[in-house]
Amino acid sequence: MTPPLQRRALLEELGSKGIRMTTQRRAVVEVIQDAKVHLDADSLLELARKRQPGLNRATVYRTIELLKKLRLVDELDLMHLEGEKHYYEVKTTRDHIHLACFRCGRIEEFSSSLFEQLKSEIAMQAGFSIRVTRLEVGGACRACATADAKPESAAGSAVAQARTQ
Amino acid sequence: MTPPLQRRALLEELGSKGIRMTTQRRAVVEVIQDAKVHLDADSLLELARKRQPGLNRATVYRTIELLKKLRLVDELDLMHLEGEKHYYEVKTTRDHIHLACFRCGRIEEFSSSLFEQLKSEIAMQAGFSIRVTRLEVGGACRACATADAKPESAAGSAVAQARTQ
DNA sequence: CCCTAGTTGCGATTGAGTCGCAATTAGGTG
DNA sequence: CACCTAATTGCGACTCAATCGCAACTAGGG
Repeated sequence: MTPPLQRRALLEELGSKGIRMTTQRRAVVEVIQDAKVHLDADSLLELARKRQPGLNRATVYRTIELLKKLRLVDELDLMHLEGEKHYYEVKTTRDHIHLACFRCGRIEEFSSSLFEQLKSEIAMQAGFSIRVTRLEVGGACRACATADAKPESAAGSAVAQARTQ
Repeated sequence: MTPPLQRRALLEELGSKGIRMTTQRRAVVEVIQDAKVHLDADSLLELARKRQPGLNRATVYRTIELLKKLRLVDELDLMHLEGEKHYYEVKTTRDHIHLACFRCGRIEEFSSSLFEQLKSEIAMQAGFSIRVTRLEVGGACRACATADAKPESAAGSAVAQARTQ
């Protein structure tokens, strides 16, 4: 169903860098490559085990480590919406921002030339050689912000409002 | 030595919000307020114990939680330069970006009107109601980038270069 | 001064991630 | 194409940040 045209991008990237390809790595890499949502290490393990039963958790972490070092994947926190775990996604040509809704938990992606400009400015003005950036925004998505604006009931004190982060 | 003019800002903020003030909270809050570097929970505990011996770790975490919810402090990862712990800083009027050098470990702060524009753009275009933002950048600071550029020795393979992050 | 809802200390617990080491294997070499 | 070895894996114990339930304590309004 999915055109396997770009499907092997990560795999080929690893091959061209002379990385030794094991069946375990192939499983993990293919799962990340094909993922349609942001995966944490445990989901990654679970999915990769469908291809490689017996695959060990440590191997997943070691593969993630490798991919991070080669700058083929980015690590995300997603505003710690559910615990302290990390999420991973294949690095694309253009960085994007993750908008995490504290109310419904949805993750939205956003990219902007202003972000690119900002990165240039940082590089120029601070003389900083950028390797990775992580911009995460927490708040209320359009739907939830609208929903929250309506009910003027229970306006509450500052303390009462101080729920999610 | 330090002018105690703004020193009690956090404390007053808490008072005006009707937050019950305990000696433990006062200790934690004063330490965060006076901090000159980014503190993690353990350093915070250690420093606060100088004012309140016997202060418990759980209390520190609970106070941090409270301050985060009231949006008086921001939580940082500082690109996980040393482990997975979090760092805390008093929220200022203007958000700033943290630049973490993978080579020397220094943390630089950077603020820019482009960042403010970018936030507006996110709010407008995505209809997202922003509560917190966290922009962290990892790479090499000016000094380290310069130092790395010099030695053309050991250029190495992509694998060899894939050290930090 | 008293009362009680809110807060603290404690110690056990969770859960993500790491480590050392013996067994296994990818993939270059003769 | 069998062999060799450095790289990789599985395993299980371990680390370390952070959380939890509960009994004891206390800030601060009445």
